[in-house]
Amino acid sequence: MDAFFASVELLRYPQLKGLAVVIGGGRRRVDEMIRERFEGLPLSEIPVSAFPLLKDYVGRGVITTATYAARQFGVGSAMGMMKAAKLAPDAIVMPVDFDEVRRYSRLFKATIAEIAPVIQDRGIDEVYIDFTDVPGGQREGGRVLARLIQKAIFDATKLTCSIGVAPNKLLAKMASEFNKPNGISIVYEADIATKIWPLPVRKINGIGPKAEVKLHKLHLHTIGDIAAQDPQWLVDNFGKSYGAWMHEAAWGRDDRPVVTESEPVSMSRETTFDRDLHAVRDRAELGEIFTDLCKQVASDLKRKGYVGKTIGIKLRYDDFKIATRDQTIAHFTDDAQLIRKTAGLCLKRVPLDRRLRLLGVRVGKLAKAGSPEAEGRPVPPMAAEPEAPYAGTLDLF
DNA sequence: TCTGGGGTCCTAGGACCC
DNA sequence: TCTGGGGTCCTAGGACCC
Repeated sequence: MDAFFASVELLRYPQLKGLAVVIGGGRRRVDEMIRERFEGLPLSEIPVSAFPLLKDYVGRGVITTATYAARQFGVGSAMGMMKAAKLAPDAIVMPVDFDEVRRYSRLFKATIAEIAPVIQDRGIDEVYIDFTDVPGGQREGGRVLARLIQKAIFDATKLTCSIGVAPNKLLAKMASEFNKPNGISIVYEADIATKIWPLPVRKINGIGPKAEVKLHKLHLHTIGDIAAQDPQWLVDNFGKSYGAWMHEAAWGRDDRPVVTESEPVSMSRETTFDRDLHAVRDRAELGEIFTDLCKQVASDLKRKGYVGKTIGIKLRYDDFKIATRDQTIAHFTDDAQLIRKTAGLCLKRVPLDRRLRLLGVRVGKLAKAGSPEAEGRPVPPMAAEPEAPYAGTLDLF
């Protein structure tokens, strides 16, 4: 979805269309304050001048999404608000409305599912879709179906998206970035040398900031530079698994299937404090936050019907270093008090000499509540997968 | 006045078991 | 005065993604 969080806000506040708007940051519901001030007036008639500006922002947040107009100023996702305020002081800033964003997320995914049911979730604003068995999915290399999906999403949500179509997920993801916003891009295997190899290494989904730095030090800047390397050399420099993967990725090879269903591995809650807290001096405040986080995780587990066996904590110190501790308990739980108690033991094992910036609570090793595994009963062996023919699924590859 | 929150996956060492 | 070869689970850290 194009600038998803921002686009969702613009639906409510169309008067902001075309303006530099950034979404993200603190807990202050700035827009609620505006709504109170203009009570009775439709949201769409609230004057633009009433919206809060980045230069007045106070807090430790980062930008989740910036409108394309805001991006002209050089601000974008993951940038700290304070830094963004220097680049675009007059941009309008709004907090994320998660309920609203989730609502539109469900809506656009349901819309796709009606047309192409084989979908893999990729977070709130992104999916992989398998075109293989969709009627007409191969026409014009997928462009016809992509257009249909784009139109259906727009009709249902008034939001735009960008679609990339390719022989596999890796290339499709890259293709989806070629024509933003509201674009479609088709990448064939034969296009790899011309369309993929000139791109910077960072464009590969899986090469992040660290790998990029290391590649640059080795004088590799484009995906083509990686493709030109001997696979063994990549393995020697990046390890057996990552090096081999990098070589495959540079050649546009990827055989991961579109996975339609998956079970969660962990659930967590974390919070960054308004100011750094000291374990001793701010003990009471910290304790309250800690208990709240445990309650929230417990309620998330219950609401979604999961129990977990490994309880953990995460700290971020004022120097931004992270420490984690976890402990596996005897039985699965979704109980806030047991989570609190176990997480408390974890907290005792971690250095608390520096001020803390963030505290988090995590429950891992999840099982469905009420399942044999969760009840501690022996788990029946998995039935053997029926041997399914690949009928037609290979013609993409 | 730098730098959110919720995830997944991988690695690597040690304990422990057969 | 030497001492395997699997395997699983637990824990901590780190890279990466949306």
